[in-house]
Amino acid sequence: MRLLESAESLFASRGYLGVTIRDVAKASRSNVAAAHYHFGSKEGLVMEMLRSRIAPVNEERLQMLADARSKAEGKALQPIEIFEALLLPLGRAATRGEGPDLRFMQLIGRSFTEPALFMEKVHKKLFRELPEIFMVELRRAYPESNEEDLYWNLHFVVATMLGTLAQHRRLGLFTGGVCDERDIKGMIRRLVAFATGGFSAGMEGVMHK
Amino acid sequence: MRLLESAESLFASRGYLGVTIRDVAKASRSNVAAAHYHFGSKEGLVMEMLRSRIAPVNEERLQMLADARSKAEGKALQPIEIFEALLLPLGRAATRGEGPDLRFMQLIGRSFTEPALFMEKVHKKLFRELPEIFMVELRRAYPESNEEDLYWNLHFVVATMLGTLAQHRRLGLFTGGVCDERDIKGMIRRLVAFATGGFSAGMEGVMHK
DNA sequence: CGTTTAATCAAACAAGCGTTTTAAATGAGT
DNA sequence: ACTCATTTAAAACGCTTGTTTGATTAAACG
Repeated sequence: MRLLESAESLFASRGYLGVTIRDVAKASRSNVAAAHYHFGSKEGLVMEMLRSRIAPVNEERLQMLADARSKAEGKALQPIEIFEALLLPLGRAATRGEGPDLRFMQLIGRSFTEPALFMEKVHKKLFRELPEIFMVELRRAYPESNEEDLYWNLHFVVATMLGTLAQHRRLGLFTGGVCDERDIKGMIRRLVAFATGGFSAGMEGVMHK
Repeated sequence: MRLLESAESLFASRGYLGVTIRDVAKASRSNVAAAHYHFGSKEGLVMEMLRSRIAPVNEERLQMLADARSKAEGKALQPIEIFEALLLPLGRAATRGEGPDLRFMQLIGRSFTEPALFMEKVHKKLFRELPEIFMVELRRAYPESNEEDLYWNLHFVVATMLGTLAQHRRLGLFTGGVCDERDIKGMIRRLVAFATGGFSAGMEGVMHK
Protein backbone atom coordinates (compact mmCIF):
# COMPACT_ATOMS: atom_id res chain seq x y z
CA MET A 1 0.00 0.00 0.00
CA ARG A 2 1.60 3.20 -1.20
CA LEU A 3 -0.30 5.30 1.33
CA LEU A 4 1.52 3.64 4.22
CA GLU A 5 4.93 4.19 2.69
CA SER A 6 4.30 7.84 2.06
CA ALA A 7 2.86 8.24 5.53
CA GLU A 8 5.96 6.65 7.03
CA SER A 9 8.34 8.90 5.21
CA LEU A 10 6.43 12.09 5.94
CA PHE A 11 5.66 11.23 9.53
CA ALA A 12 9.31 10.41 10.20
CA SER A 13 10.47 13.78 9.02
CA ARG A 14 7.64 16.04 10.14
CA GLY A 15 5.71 14.31 12.93
CA TYR A 16 2.02 13.67 13.34
CA LEU A 17 0.75 17.21 13.41
CA GLY A 18 3.24 18.30 10.74
CA VAL A 19 1.77 15.93 8.18
CA THR A 20 -1.61 16.36 6.55
CA ILE A 21 -3.47 13.62 4.80
CA ARG A 22 -3.34 15.84 1.75
CA ASP A 23 0.47 15.62 1.89
CA VAL A 24 0.25 11.85 2.15
CA ALA A 25 -2.26 11.64 -0.67
CA LYS A 26 -0.16 13.79 -2.95
CA ALA A 27 3.06 11.88 -2.16
CA SER A 28 1.37 8.56 -2.91
CA ARG A 29 -0.39 9.95 -5.98
CA SER A 30 -3.71 9.16 -4.36
CA ASN A 31 -6.39 11.38 -2.83
CA VAL A 32 -7.68 12.37 0.56
CA ALA A 33 -10.72 10.12 0.47
CA ALA A 34 -8.63 6.98 -0.04
CA ALA A 35 -6.97 7.37 3.34
CA HIS A 36 -10.32 7.56 5.06
CA TYR A 37 -11.73 4.71 3.02
CA HIS A 38 -8.91 2.33 3.96
CA PHE A 39 -8.03 3.48 7.47
CA GLY A 40 -11.06 5.37 8.71
CA SER A 41 -9.14 8.44 9.81
CA LYS A 42 -5.74 10.11 9.90
CA GLU A 43 -5.19 8.52 13.28
CA GLY A 44 -6.03 5.09 11.91
CA LEU A 45 -3.61 5.52 9.03
CA VAL A 46 -0.65 6.51 11.17
CA MET A 47 -1.50 3.92 13.79
CA GLU A 48 -1.46 1.11 11.24
CA MET A 49 1.76 2.42 9.72
CA LEU A 50 3.46 2.41 13.11
CA ARG A 51 2.13 -1.00 14.06
CA SER A 52 3.35 -2.58 10.84
CA ARG A 53 6.86 -1.29 11.48
CA ILE A 54 7.20 -1.62 15.22
CA ALA A 55 5.49 -4.92 15.97
CA PRO A 56 8.06 -7.06 14.10
CA VAL A 57 10.89 -5.39 15.99
CA ASN A 58 9.28 -6.13 19.34
CA GLU A 59 8.66 -9.73 18.34
CA GLU A 60 12.31 -10.14 17.49
CA ARG A 61 13.28 -8.61 20.82
CA LEU A 62 11.22 -11.17 22.68
CA GLN A 63 12.62 -13.93 20.52
CA MET A 64 16.20 -12.89 21.28
CA LEU A 65 15.43 -12.85 24.99
CA ALA A 66 13.86 -16.28 24.77
CA ASP A 67 16.85 -17.66 22.86
CA ALA A 68 19.32 -16.26 25.36
CA ARG A 69 17.26 -17.62 28.22
CA SER A 70 17.14 -21.10 26.80
CA LYS A 71 20.88 -21.00 26.14
CA ALA A 72 21.55 -19.88 29.71
CA GLU A 73 19.82 -23.00 31.07
CA GLY A 74 18.28 -21.41 34.09
CA LYS A 75 21.16 -19.10 34.94
CA ALA A 76 20.67 -15.34 34.88
CA LEU A 77 21.45 -13.55 31.64
CA GLN A 78 24.43 -11.27 31.26
CA PRO A 79 23.37 -7.59 31.20
CA ILE A 80 24.86 -7.20 27.75
CA GLU A 81 22.67 -10.01 26.45
CA ILE A 82 19.61 -8.22 27.76
CA PHE A 83 20.53 -4.93 26.14
CA GLU A 84 21.48 -6.61 22.90
CA ALA A 85 18.00 -8.10 22.80
CA LEU A 86 16.67 -4.57 23.15
CA LEU A 87 18.94 -2.89 20.60
CA LEU A 88 20.09 -5.32 17.92
CA PRO A 89 16.63 -5.88 16.43
CA LEU A 90 16.46 -2.17 15.76
CA GLY A 91 19.66 -2.28 13.77
CA ARG A 92 18.57 -5.35 11.84
CA ALA A 93 15.25 -3.75 10.92
CA ALA A 94 17.08 -0.70 9.64
CA THR A 95 19.61 -2.61 7.54
CA ARG A 96 17.36 -5.21 6.01
CA GLY A 97 17.11 -3.46 2.66
CA GLU A 98 19.98 -2.52 0.43
CA GLY A 99 20.86 0.86 1.90
CA PRO A 100 20.62 1.86 5.56
CA ASP A 101 17.07 2.87 6.39
CA LEU A 102 17.64 6.15 8.20
CA ARG A 103 13.96 6.95 7.94
CA PHE A 104 13.15 3.97 10.12
CA MET A 105 15.54 5.20 12.80
CA GLN A 106 13.87 8.55 12.77
CA LEU A 107 10.43 6.98 12.81
CA ILE A 108 11.04 5.06 16.01
CA GLY A 109 12.54 8.08 17.68
CA ARG A 110 9.66 10.23 16.56
CA SER A 111 7.08 7.79 17.83
CA PHE A 112 8.30 8.39 21.37
CA THR A 113 8.72 12.11 21.32
CA GLU A 114 5.46 13.09 19.73
CA PRO A 115 3.23 15.15 21.94
CA ALA A 116 0.09 14.12 20.14
CA LEU A 117 -2.44 12.53 22.41
CA PHE A 118 -2.97 9.45 20.33
CA MET A 119 0.68 8.51 20.77
CA GLU A 120 -0.30 7.38 24.24
CA LYS A 121 -2.58 4.89 22.58
CA VAL A 122 0.25 3.74 20.36
CA HIS A 123 2.42 2.99 23.36
CA LYS A 124 -0.32 1.21 25.22
CA LYS A 125 -1.00 -0.84 22.13
CA LEU A 126 2.56 -1.68 21.08
CA PHE A 127 4.70 -1.41 24.22
CA ARG A 128 2.39 -2.57 26.97
CA GLU A 129 4.15 -5.75 28.01
CA LEU A 130 7.72 -5.12 26.88
CA PRO A 131 9.16 -3.19 29.86
CA GLU A 132 8.06 -5.75 32.41
CA ILE A 133 9.55 -8.61 30.41
CA PHE A 134 12.92 -6.91 30.34
CA MET A 135 12.63 -6.10 34.02
CA VAL A 136 12.24 -9.79 34.82
CA GLU A 137 15.63 -10.50 33.28
CA LEU A 138 17.29 -7.51 34.90
CA ARG A 139 16.07 -8.57 38.32
CA ARG A 140 17.68 -11.94 37.83
CA ALA A 141 20.90 -10.36 36.56
CA TYR A 142 21.09 -8.01 39.56
CA PRO A 143 19.57 -10.12 42.32
CA GLU A 144 20.68 -7.97 45.26
CA SER A 145 19.54 -4.65 43.81
CA ASN A 146 16.25 -2.91 44.48
CA GLU A 147 13.41 -2.12 42.12
CA GLU A 148 13.93 1.62 42.08
CA ASP A 149 17.57 1.44 40.94
CA LEU A 150 16.72 -1.06 38.23
CA TYR A 151 13.83 1.01 36.92
CA TRP A 152 15.80 4.25 36.88
CA ASN A 153 18.67 2.78 34.95
CA LEU A 154 16.48 0.88 32.52
CA HIS A 155 14.73 4.19 31.99
CA PHE A 156 18.08 5.72 31.11
CA VAL A 157 18.88 2.92 28.69
CA VAL A 158 15.58 3.41 26.91
CA ALA A 159 16.08 7.17 26.94
CA THR A 160 19.53 6.75 25.42
CA MET A 161 18.18 4.51 22.70
CA LEU A 162 15.28 6.77 21.82
CA GLY A 163 17.28 9.95 22.15
CA THR A 164 19.90 8.52 19.83
CA LEU A 165 17.32 7.62 17.24
CA ALA A 166 15.53 10.93 17.53
CA GLN A 167 18.80 12.87 17.32
CA HIS A 168 20.13 10.63 14.61
CA ARG A 169 19.72 13.11 11.81
CA ARG A 170 21.72 15.74 13.65
CA LEU A 171 24.80 13.57 14.12
CA GLY A 172 26.54 14.53 10.91
CA LEU A 173 25.99 18.20 11.52
CA PHE A 174 26.86 17.98 15.18
CA THR A 175 30.19 16.33 14.48
CA GLY A 176 31.10 18.28 11.40
CA GLY A 177 31.06 15.13 9.33
CA VAL A 178 33.41 13.13 11.56
CA CYS A 179 30.73 10.56 12.39
CA ASP A 180 28.76 8.82 9.68
CA GLU A 181 25.09 8.56 10.55
CA ARG A 182 24.60 5.97 7.81
CA ASP A 183 26.74 3.48 9.72
CA ILE A 184 23.84 1.97 11.59
CA LYS A 185 25.62 -1.24 12.53
CA GLY A 186 28.44 0.77 14.05
CA MET A 187 25.97 2.94 15.87
CA ILE A 188 24.16 -0.01 17.40
CA ARG A 189 27.43 -1.63 18.43
CA ARG A 190 28.56 1.56 20.16
CA LEU A 191 25.13 2.01 21.66
CA VAL A 192 25.23 -1.44 23.26
CA ALA A 193 28.59 -0.64 24.84
CA PHE A 194 27.40 2.72 26.09
CA ALA A 195 24.11 1.42 27.48
CA THR A 196 25.66 -1.58 29.19
CA GLY A 197 28.41 0.53 30.73
CA GLY A 198 26.00 3.23 31.80
CA PHE A 199 23.61 0.76 33.36
CA SER A 200 26.22 -1.05 35.39
CA ALA A 201 27.85 2.22 36.46
CA GLY A 202 24.45 3.53 37.47
CA MET A 203 23.71 0.43 39.54
CA GLU A 204 27.09 0.53 41.26
CA GLY A 205 27.14 4.27 41.81
CA VAL A 206 23.91 4.08 43.72
CA MET A 207 24.75 0.96 45.68
CA HIS A 208 27.99 2.44 46.98
CA LYS A 209 26.48 5.50 48.53
CA MET B 1 4.99 38.75 30.67
CA ARG B 2 2.13 36.35 31.14
CA LEU B 3 2.15 35.37 27.47
CA LEU B 4 5.57 33.77 27.81
CA GLU B 5 4.60 31.75 30.86
CA SER B 6 1.49 30.38 29.21
CA ALA B 7 3.44 29.65 26.05
CA GLU B 8 6.02 27.73 28.05
CA SER B 9 3.50 25.57 29.81
CA LEU B 10 1.51 24.81 26.70
CA PHE B 11 4.51 24.26 24.46
CA ALA B 12 6.05 21.88 27.00
CA SER B 13 3.02 19.66 27.06
CA ARG B 14 1.82 19.86 23.45
CA GLY B 15 4.71 20.96 21.25
CA TYR B 16 4.96 23.73 18.72
CA LEU B 17 2.31 22.58 16.27
CA GLY B 18 0.07 21.40 19.07
CA VAL B 19 -0.27 24.86 20.51
CA THR B 20 -2.21 27.69 18.89
CA ILE B 21 -1.78 31.30 19.77
CA ARG B 22 -5.44 31.26 20.68
CA ASP B 23 -4.63 28.68 23.35
CA VAL B 24 -1.83 30.88 24.63
CA ALA B 25 -4.01 33.96 24.56
CA LYS B 26 -6.80 32.27 26.47
CA ALA B 27 -4.44 30.79 29.08
CA SER B 28 -2.86 34.18 29.69
CA ARG B 29 -6.24 35.94 29.63
CA SER B 30 -5.04 38.00 26.69
CA ASN B 31 -5.96 37.88 23.00
CA VAL B 32 -4.51 36.74 19.75
CA ALA B 33 -3.37 40.17 18.60
CA ALA B 34 -1.22 40.74 21.67
CA ALA B 35 1.14 37.92 20.75
CA HIS B 36 1.72 39.40 17.33
CA TYR B 37 2.05 42.88 18.73
CA HIS B 38 4.79 41.89 21.18
CA PHE B 39 6.60 39.12 19.31
CA GLY B 40 5.72 39.58 15.67
CA SER B 41 4.61 36.01 15.09
CA LYS B 42 3.96 32.67 16.72
CA GLU B 43 7.51 31.72 15.87
CA GLY B 44 8.85 34.87 17.51
CA LEU B 45 6.88 34.18 20.66
CA VAL B 46 8.08 30.62 21.11
CA MET B 47 11.62 31.54 20.12
CA GLU B 48 11.83 34.22 22.79
CA MET B 49 10.29 31.91 25.37
CA LEU B 50 12.90 29.25 24.64
CA ARG B 51 15.78 31.71 24.63
CA SER B 52 14.80 33.17 27.97
CA ARG B 53 14.80 29.71 29.55
CA ILE B 54 17.70 28.01 27.81
CA ALA B 55 20.32 30.76 27.62
CA PRO B 56 20.83 31.00 31.41
CA VAL B 57 21.38 27.25 31.63
CA ASN B 58 24.03 27.34 28.93
CA GLU B 59 25.77 30.26 30.60
CA GLU B 60 25.93 28.31 33.83
CA ARG B 61 27.31 25.31 31.97
CA LEU B 62 30.15 27.39 30.58
CA GLN B 63 30.74 28.92 33.99
CA MET B 64 31.03 25.50 35.62
CA LEU B 65 33.50 24.41 32.96
CA ALA B 66 35.54 27.55 33.49
CA ASP B 67 35.54 27.06 37.25
CA ALA B 68 36.65 23.47 36.98
CA ARG B 69 39.36 24.44 34.51
CA SER B 70 40.79 27.12 36.74
CA LYS B 71 40.72 24.73 39.70
CA ALA B 72 42.54 22.09 37.66
CA GLU B 73 45.44 24.47 37.02
CA GLY B 74 46.27 23.32 33.54
CA LYS B 75 45.62 19.63 34.09
CA ALA B 76 42.91 17.87 32.14
CA LEU B 77 39.46 17.72 33.74
CA GLN B 78 37.98 14.50 35.07
CA PRO B 79 35.24 13.17 32.76
CA ILE B 80 32.75 13.39 35.58
CA GLU B 81 33.50 17.09 36.00
CA ILE B 82 32.75 17.65 32.33
CA PHE B 83 29.44 15.85 32.46
CA GLU B 84 28.46 17.54 35.69
CA ALA B 85 28.97 20.87 33.94
CA LEU B 86 26.58 19.63 31.29
CA LEU B 87 23.93 18.20 33.59
CA LEU B 88 23.89 19.93 36.96
CA PRO B 89 22.78 23.33 35.63
CA LEU B 90 19.69 21.61 34.27
CA GLY B 91 18.80 20.31 37.70
CA ARG B 92 19.44 23.66 39.34
CA ALA B 93 17.24 25.48 36.84
CA ALA B 94 14.44 23.02 37.53
CA THR B 95 14.64 23.23 41.33
CA ARG B 96 15.10 26.96 41.72
CA GLY B 97 11.48 27.61 42.69
CA GLU B 98 9.65 26.00 45.56
CA GLY B 99 8.40 22.85 43.87
CA PRO B 100 10.25 20.85 41.21
CA ASP B 101 9.67 22.40 37.81
CA LEU B 102 8.73 19.37 35.78
CA ARG B 103 7.52 21.60 32.98
CA PHE B 104 11.01 22.90 32.46
CA MET B 105 12.36 19.37 32.10
CA GLN B 106 9.76 18.63 29.48
CA LEU B 107 10.42 21.92 27.75
CA ILE B 108 14.10 21.20 27.18
CA GLY B 109 13.36 17.70 25.99
CA ARG B 110 10.69 18.98 23.68
CA SER B 111 12.93 21.62 22.19
CA PHE B 112 15.15 18.89 20.79
CA THR B 113 12.58 16.49 19.51
CA GLU B 114 10.29 18.88 17.73
CA PRO B 115 10.06 18.30 14.02
CA ALA B 116 9.13 21.87 13.28
CA LEU B 117 11.49 23.55 10.88
CA PHE B 118 12.12 26.58 13.01
CA MET B 119 13.59 24.40 15.74
CA GLU B 120 16.67 24.21 13.57
CA LYS B 121 16.97 27.94 13.96
CA VAL B 122 16.60 27.59 17.72
CA HIS B 123 19.52 25.20 17.88
CA LYS B 124 21.69 27.32 15.66
CA LYS B 125 20.88 30.30 17.82
CA LEU B 126 21.22 28.74 21.28
CA PHE B 127 23.53 25.74 20.89
CA ARG B 128 25.96 26.83 18.23
CA GLU B 129 29.15 26.94 20.24
CA LEU B 130 28.39 24.60 23.13
CA PRO B 131 29.33 21.20 21.63
CA GLU B 132 32.78 22.32 20.54
CA ILE B 133 33.57 23.77 23.95
CA PHE B 134 32.78 20.48 25.61
CA MET B 135 34.78 18.61 22.98
CA VAL B 136 37.86 20.64 23.86
CA GLU B 137 37.71 19.33 27.41
CA LEU B 138 36.99 15.77 26.38
CA ARG B 139 39.97 15.74 24.03
CA ARG B 140 42.20 16.74 26.92
CA ALA B 141 40.61 14.15 29.22
CA TYR B 142 41.11 11.38 26.63
CA PRO B 143 44.33 12.45 24.93
CA GLU B 144 45.03 9.17 23.13
CA SER B 145 41.56 8.71 21.69
CA ASN B 146 40.35 9.73 18.25
CA GLU B 147 37.77 12.29 17.24
CA GLU B 148 35.20 9.81 16.02
CA ASP B 149 35.01 7.87 19.27
CA LEU B 150 34.74 11.06 21.29
CA TYR B 151 31.99 12.47 19.10
CA TRP B 152 29.97 9.28 19.09
CA ASN B 153 30.01 8.94 22.85
CA LEU B 154 29.34 12.60 23.50
CA HIS B 155 26.43 12.19 21.13
CA PHE B 156 25.17 9.35 23.31
CA VAL B 157 25.53 11.44 26.46
CA VAL B 158 23.50 14.24 24.93
CA ALA B 159 20.96 11.75 23.63
CA THR B 160 20.64 10.23 27.10
CA MET B 161 20.13 13.63 28.65
CA LEU B 162 17.53 14.75 26.13
CA GLY B 163 15.81 11.40 25.97
CA THR B 164 15.52 11.38 29.74
CA LEU B 165 14.00 14.84 29.79
CA ALA B 166 11.64 14.08 26.92
CA GLN B 167 10.56 10.79 28.50
CA HIS B 168 10.41 12.29 31.93
CA ARG B 169 6.65 12.40 32.15
CA ARG B 170 6.37 8.71 31.37
CA LEU B 171 8.62 7.58 34.20
CA GLY B 172 5.92 7.22 36.83
CA LEU B 173 3.70 5.24 34.49
CA PHE B 174 6.55 3.17 33.14
CA THR B 175 7.67 2.08 36.61
CA GLY B 176 4.24 1.68 38.11
CA GLY B 177 4.97 4.41 40.63
CA VAL B 178 8.25 2.91 41.88
CA CYS B 179 10.29 5.89 40.65
CA ASP B 180 9.32 9.43 41.56
CA GLU B 181 9.64 11.77 38.60
CA ARG B 182 9.48 14.77 40.92
CA ASP B 183 12.84 13.84 42.43
CA ILE B 184 14.83 15.94 40.01
CA LYS B 185 17.98 16.10 42.11
CA GLY B 186 18.00 12.33 42.35
CA MET B 187 17.44 12.03 38.64
CA ILE B 188 20.33 14.30 37.80
CA ARG B 189 22.63 12.49 40.23
CA ARG B 190 21.76 9.16 38.66
CA LEU B 191 22.05 10.63 35.20
CA VAL B 192 25.59 11.83 35.87
CA ALA B 193 26.59 8.35 37.00
CA PHE B 194 24.96 6.72 33.99
CA ALA B 195 26.41 9.15 31.46
CA THR B 196 29.92 9.03 32.89
CA GLY B 197 29.89 5.24 33.04
CA GLY B 198 28.44 4.93 29.57
CA PHE B 199 30.94 7.32 28.09
CA SER B 200 33.98 5.65 29.56
CA ALA B 201 32.66 2.18 28.68
CA GLY B 202 32.02 3.38 25.15
CA MET B 203 35.53 4.76 24.81
CA GLU B 204 37.12 1.60 26.18
CA GLY B 205 34.91 -0.79 24.30
CA VAL B 206 35.96 0.74 21.03
CA MET B 207 39.62 1.08 21.88
CA HIS B 208 39.96 -2.60 22.78
CA LYS B 209 38.69 -4.00 19.54
C1' DC C 1 -4.54 69.58 31.37
C1' DG C 2 -3.80 67.91 26.37
C1' DT C 3 -1.22 65.26 23.29
C1' DT C 4 1.30 61.60 21.82
C1' DT C 5 2.77 56.96 22.33
C1' DA C 6 1.88 52.29 23.78
C1' DA C 7 -1.09 48.53 24.61
C1' DT C 8 -5.47 46.00 24.23
C1' DC C 9 -9.38 44.11 21.99
C1' DA C 10 -13.04 42.27 18.84
C1' DA C 11 -13.75 41.32 14.29
C1' DA C 12 -12.50 39.81 9.89
C1' DC C 13 -9.29 37.51 6.40
C1' DA C 14 -7.56 33.98 3.44
C1' DA C 15 -5.71 29.53 3.74
C1' DG C 16 -5.59 24.93 5.22
C1' DC C 17 -7.40 21.24 8.12
C1' DG C 18 -9.92 16.36 8.79
C1' DT C 19 -13.87 14.48 7.26
C1' DT C 20 -18.11 13.45 4.45
C1' DT C 21 -20.81 13.10 0.45
C1' DT C 22 -21.79 11.81 -4.04
C1' DA C 23 -20.68 9.89 -8.16
C1' DA C 24 -17.76 7.55 -11.46
C1' DA C 25 -14.60 3.87 -12.54
C1' DT C 26 -12.98 -0.83 -11.82
C1' DG C 27 -13.05 -5.81 -11.66
C1' DA C 28 -14.54 -10.48 -10.47
C1' DG C 29 -18.01 -14.08 -10.71
C1' DT C 30 -21.89 -15.89 -13.16
C1' DA D 1 -22.58 -8.96 -21.06
C1' DC D 2 -24.52 -8.00 -16.79
C1' DT D 3 -24.39 -7.56 -11.80
C1' DC D 4 -22.82 -6.10 -7.68
C1' DA D 5 -19.33 -5.06 -4.40
C1' DT D 6 -14.97 -2.69 -4.12
C1' DT D 7 -12.06 1.07 -4.97
C1' DT D 8 -10.95 5.78 -6.68
C1' DA D 9 -11.97 10.62 -7.59
C1' DA D 10 -13.72 15.37 -7.08
C1' DA D 11 -16.15 18.58 -4.62
C1' DA D 12 -17.96 20.47 -0.71
C1' DC D 13 -18.61 21.08 4.52
C1' DG D 14 -17.71 23.05 8.85
C1' DC D 15 -14.07 24.38 11.57
C1' DT D 16 -9.53 26.12 13.01
C1' DT D 17 -5.26 28.22 11.82
C1' DG D 18 -1.79 32.47 11.82
C1' DT D 19 -2.14 36.98 10.71
C1' DT D 20 -4.06 41.70 9.92
C1' DT D 21 -7.08 45.60 10.53
C1' DG D 22 -9.14 49.42 12.73
C1' DA D 23 -11.00 51.20 16.74
C1' DT D 24 -10.66 51.85 21.68
C1' DT D 25 -8.39 52.25 26.12
C1' DA D 26 -4.26 53.15 29.12
C1' DA D 27 0.13 55.34 30.03
C1' DA D 28 3.64 58.76 29.62
C1' DC D 29 5.15 63.28 29.40
C1' DG D 30 5.70 68.29 28.82
